[in-house]
Amino acid sequence: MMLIQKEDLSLSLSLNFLHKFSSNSSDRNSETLTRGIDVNRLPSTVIDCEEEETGVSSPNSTVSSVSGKRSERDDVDRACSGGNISDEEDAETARKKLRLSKNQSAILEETFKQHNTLNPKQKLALAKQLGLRPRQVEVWFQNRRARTKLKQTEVDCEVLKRCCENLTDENRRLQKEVQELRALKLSPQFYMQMAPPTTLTMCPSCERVAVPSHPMAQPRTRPIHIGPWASSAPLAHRPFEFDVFRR
DNA sequence: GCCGTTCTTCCCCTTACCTCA
DNA sequence: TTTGAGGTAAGGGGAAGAACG
Repeated sequence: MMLIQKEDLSLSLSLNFLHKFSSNSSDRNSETLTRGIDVNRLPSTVIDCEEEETGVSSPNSTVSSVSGKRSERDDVDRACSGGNISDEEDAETARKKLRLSKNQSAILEETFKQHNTLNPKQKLALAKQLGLRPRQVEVWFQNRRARTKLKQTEVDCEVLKRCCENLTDENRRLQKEVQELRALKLSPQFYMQMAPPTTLTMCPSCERVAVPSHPMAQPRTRPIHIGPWASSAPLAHRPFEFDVFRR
């Protein structure tokens, strides 16, 4: 029984995108020529590898994955990338920086837009199409997620900074107002006519202001401006879009 | 059902290499 | 030509979760 998952469908869409790119492989070839290391060499045994891996029963994978510990997995990865690298070559290229071509990056980006994580099947398919090792695709997605998170943190930082500035301004304004009120020579009669002081409490989760139901409390005609933190109801209880504080 | 082990995947931090001003 | 900064592929450690005996 063949069940086509939604992710697989979207992956196939991106693979169509990939074919569009792959047809124009001049970019890839030129990079291969200009650099000593051919990251983009299509693994000659990639199909065999995939079949072999599919045969390995992995308890966690929905389909299959490169099983074993990292070192073993890397061995399989190496095998997938051609398997004809000699020990000397291997040692030579062990830590050489492998630059992905523009096409490969574009395709990876496109796939990332659709889903920022890949299941093992998608990873294998993408690696095969790009002529990369599955590990490379995995690493690329990991690094891409890290970059996204970093960017989002920077954005959040900016927002917090602006909020802080707004609150500082608001605080300054209120301090000034308090000073002005203190400066007034208020008569006891004036106090009697005033509504009782209202203590505002803010719900920490939804950031809405709760006005206590004091028997003397009168509904205010003037809206209370609370500043940037008093968000509107639809925004209240908004889950974090990024699990920055997951750990 | 509980527990320990194994395996996989993820995140995080870091390193090493590449590119460019 | 050299050099330093920034970008990024990759290594390694640790945690979480699932499967298994």
